[in-house]
Amino acid sequence: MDLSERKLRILQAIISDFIRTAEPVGSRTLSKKFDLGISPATIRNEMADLEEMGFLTHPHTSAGRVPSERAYRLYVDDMMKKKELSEEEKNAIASKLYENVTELEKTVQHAAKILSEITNLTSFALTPSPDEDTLKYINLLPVDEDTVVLMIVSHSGKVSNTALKIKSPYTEEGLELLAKNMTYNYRGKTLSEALTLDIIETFESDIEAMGALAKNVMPKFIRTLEEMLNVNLYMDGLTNIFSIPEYNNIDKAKMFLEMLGKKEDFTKTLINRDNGVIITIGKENAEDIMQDCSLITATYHVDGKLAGKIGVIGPTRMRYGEITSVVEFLTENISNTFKLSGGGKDD
Amino acid sequence: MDLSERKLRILQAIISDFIRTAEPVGSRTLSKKFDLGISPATIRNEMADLEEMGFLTHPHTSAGRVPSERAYRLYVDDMMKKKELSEEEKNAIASKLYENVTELEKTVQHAAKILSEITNLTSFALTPSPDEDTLKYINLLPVDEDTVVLMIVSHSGKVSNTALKIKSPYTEEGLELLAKNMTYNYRGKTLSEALTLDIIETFESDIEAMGALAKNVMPKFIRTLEEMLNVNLYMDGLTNIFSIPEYNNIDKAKMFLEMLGKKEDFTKTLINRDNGVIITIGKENAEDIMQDCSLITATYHVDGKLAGKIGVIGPTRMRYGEITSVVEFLTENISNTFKLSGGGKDD
DNA sequence: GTTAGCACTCTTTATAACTGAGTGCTAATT
DNA sequence: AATTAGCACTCAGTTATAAAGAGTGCTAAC
Repeated sequence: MDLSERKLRILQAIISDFIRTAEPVGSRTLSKKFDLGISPATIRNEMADLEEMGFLTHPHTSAGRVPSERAYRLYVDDMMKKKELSEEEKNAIASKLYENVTELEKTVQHAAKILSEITNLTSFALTPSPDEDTLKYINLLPVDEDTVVLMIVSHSGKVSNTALKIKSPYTEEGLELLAKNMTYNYRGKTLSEALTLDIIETFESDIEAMGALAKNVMPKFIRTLEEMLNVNLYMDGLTNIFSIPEYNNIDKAKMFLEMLGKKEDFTKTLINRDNGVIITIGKENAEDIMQDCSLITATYHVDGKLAGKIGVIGPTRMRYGEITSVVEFLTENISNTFKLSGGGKDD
Repeated sequence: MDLSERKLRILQAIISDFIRTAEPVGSRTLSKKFDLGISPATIRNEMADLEEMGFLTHPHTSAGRVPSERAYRLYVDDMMKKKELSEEEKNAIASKLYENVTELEKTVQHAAKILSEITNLTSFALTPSPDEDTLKYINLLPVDEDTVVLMIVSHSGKVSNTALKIKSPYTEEGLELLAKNMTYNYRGKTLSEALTLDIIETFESDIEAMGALAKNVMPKFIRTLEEMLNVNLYMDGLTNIFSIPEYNNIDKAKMFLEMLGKKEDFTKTLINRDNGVIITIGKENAEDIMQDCSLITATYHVDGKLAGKIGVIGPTRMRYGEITSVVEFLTENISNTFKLSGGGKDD
């Protein structure tokens, strides 16, 4: 059987009605709401065909039709119009995005907030994965007799530092030497490369005093690198699910929130997704726990390289077209803003 | 009417049964479960008295009795035993607390996690309020031709830094001079004092070049101070409420989670509470939205001064005794660990 | 090929009857 | 005078039954 023009029109009507109302749509309703020029009886026949072809399902005999995941996939791939945002909408979003905010971390967090407000879904944002970020500069600064500050600067402009206690007395020259040595050894290495690079013998064989100092510094250095490698996950609009019919019972809501409560797992899921605007529907999601959710994610870039993600998660019934546009616009906007080396809108 | 010994015993029995089961407790049940040596009829009479005195309520005529908030207050003040933790329990908690963790921030976060696991409630932890933290050391370090790093160290050991772009070319001497000058001016000031201190004319009148540099640095310096002044709120066990009978309907759960979603408001509430172990029951909470919750918070200290809080929030029916002990133990433990100047267990 | 008509299905809503836990009162007991 | 047994009464919650409503699928007419 073929998907005739008319079948497509009917399917589209069903999908868009169902997305709006969350109610199974019947032939009568459909013929009233959409001017398809055919009677309910004809629609019923076509619906039966569409069901046979796997695009519709039936909650029970005497209920209307509901789009299947396959229908959503078709809709997303071929049928939905991306609903270009109007200039006003774009301006409103952009100005909201940078309200009081100039740093990447905050901007990204803010983007999640805007996204959940616009979509009425749960949104999330992932800070850039520092995979390609390389070390630029390492310094050790004396503060006290027994405290020094370890400072690490990456090429992307990330700065990180920790105070650390030094057990044995140190000299400023020792510190400086070690810092220079570390910079020399690590500069240009990515953070993860730096982590695997075992460098401590270099110091030992080199100069005695520096070796002792290095033994003090290295564990903290490694821990700081690990911390710099972490990405942050922000979420917003978590309680939005309570107004979504699909989650209007305690158990469903609980499962949903518990899933999102496992931040590490969820982060991993997001990192593993391809770049660009990606939509996964229901069982297309690898994770058992997401089998009746849809995910829309998009990637933004910082400095043209480091990539982070923002997106939304909700029931398979969601306004794919509008959401895709918003997500896309947000990521483009962020990427443009943080295009310049060093991380953004500095003042 | 007086609270006779017997009335107290009955009240206590009702409270502890209700805390366990969340079911209104009837006279028959009570006489069976607790060996009070009196018949259900007598218990009924006493219950009627207790109700008249405001310690019990009645969901409806043919239901058992439920403790009023007044009863919980009495219980918390006079009747509950604090259930000293056993040595094993203490060890288990303490070892969990420091698993992989040596920094305050992480420890505190971890404490919230432990707390929610033990209590099966929603827990939270507030990082120390830096009210009394004073500035110790400010430095400006050259990185690029147009990038320098601003580093701020406080007496409590907090280090914070940001990369900043310098518009006009700078000299290392200028940087050094400015940093020394700033350290001289701000050292010993608390963070909030530093924020109010307008110091920029000093530089202008002083040396021209430094003035220009200062104009570049100061906005970021102020923003960084503001950031250092922020306290972080961590929460855990949010989804625990779904297994609490009091929140087994969507609306209640929604309200609860929305309340906790407003992190700024909640943080403010917590900061405003007195120090030490504080229990507020139902309407004792000033916030409208918490009128049927109880809050238990306790304060920990870092370096004997800076104070943070941890605690739990849940329905007025909670295991006050046990929770109080755990919260108390956790704060004591954290305070002891971070007693030494500079912030903790360094390695 | 399309449509009107109609029997049939199944959920949802409303109504009524039943059950059981628990109270409050009275009268008997200690 | 305090305690207790006994019993009528109350009311939430559950189960059973009926009625309503939305929608389908099929048949026969257009």
